[in-house]
Amino acid sequence: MTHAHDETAPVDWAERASERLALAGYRRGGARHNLIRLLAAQRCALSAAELQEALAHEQRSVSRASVYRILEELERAELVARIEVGQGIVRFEPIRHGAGHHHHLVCDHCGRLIPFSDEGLERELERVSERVPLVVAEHDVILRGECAACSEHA
Amino acid sequence: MTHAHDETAPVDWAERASERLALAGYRRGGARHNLIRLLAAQRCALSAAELQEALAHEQRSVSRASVYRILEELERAELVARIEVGQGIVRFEPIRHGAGHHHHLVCDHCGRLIPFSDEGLERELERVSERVPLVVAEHDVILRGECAACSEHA
DNA sequence: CAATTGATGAGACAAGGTCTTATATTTGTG
DNA sequence: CACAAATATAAGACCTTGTCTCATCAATTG
Repeated sequence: MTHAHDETAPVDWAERASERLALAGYRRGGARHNLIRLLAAQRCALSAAELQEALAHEQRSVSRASVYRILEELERAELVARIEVGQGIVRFEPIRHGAGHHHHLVCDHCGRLIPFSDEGLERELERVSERVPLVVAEHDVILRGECAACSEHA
Repeated sequence: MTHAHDETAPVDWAERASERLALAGYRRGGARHNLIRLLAAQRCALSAAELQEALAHEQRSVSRASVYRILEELERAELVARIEVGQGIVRFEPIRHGAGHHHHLVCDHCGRLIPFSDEGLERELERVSERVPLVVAEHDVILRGECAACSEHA
């Protein structure tokens, strides 16, 4: 089944993330708490700059260094995924199990990022991953083109 | 069939690129000529900085602005693909038809980029592309993990 | 609650990428 | 073939993203 997915975000990602970081020996600082809270509320990927801005905007400023450091910790703990797409911008998003796993459509015209998922594609990726000279840990699929809104305006 | 591919690069990509740009109304400047010539000789993606450096090294310097401008022209003409992979590095490579089409393996450890191709995966991507709310022009698949060399050293 | 150790913020720094402008080249025309 | 018009290019200022260091601050532990 292929579809733009729109399940509501599981609420417990934040808990899972905090717990796993704590187990890994990290302390529960304010910056970490705020950033995890913000990430948990997102449906799709945000850039580091957008994250910092959003935090500042809600009176919970976190320094740039902390944003990057915490994102790196989360990435290493496989709690967030790094997505690189269009214009060299790097974005980050929470990794959720099963239902939340998705890939991205990118509109070359307006830059919009749209999540989608497809089971057949996943199976194919797993198959390919085992026939390749690399121990595969992650995969990314990006489809680029023109989104519905932009096609209409044309 | 899945394999690290190593066909020799078709020689005529440079001609095709020059022609198509000329038809699009661009003049034939030296910078453009040199950059196209260099790209045509590549098997896999290079970053803008690597391209500029390579040109300088062979006494055919092209300014940074020109490198980016020309890459943008080539990208719009669908003659080069932009590949974003690890650490926010953007790389560019010529788009060739059929045999040359490939995707990328990235070693998270040493950053090495390895091309691969797989027919089944292509078919699957085509299928998915038609079931998605976007008119798909291109696709990218990136598999990340640890390459053979890095696994050994571990 | 004091000491220790890790977390954070501030800002210097580096690299990648964009933009402007003066100069050099290409191309069309007489 | 020379000239004019228009585009291409180089150089470098500038901005944005991401990294690093260090002084300060807060969470833990006994």
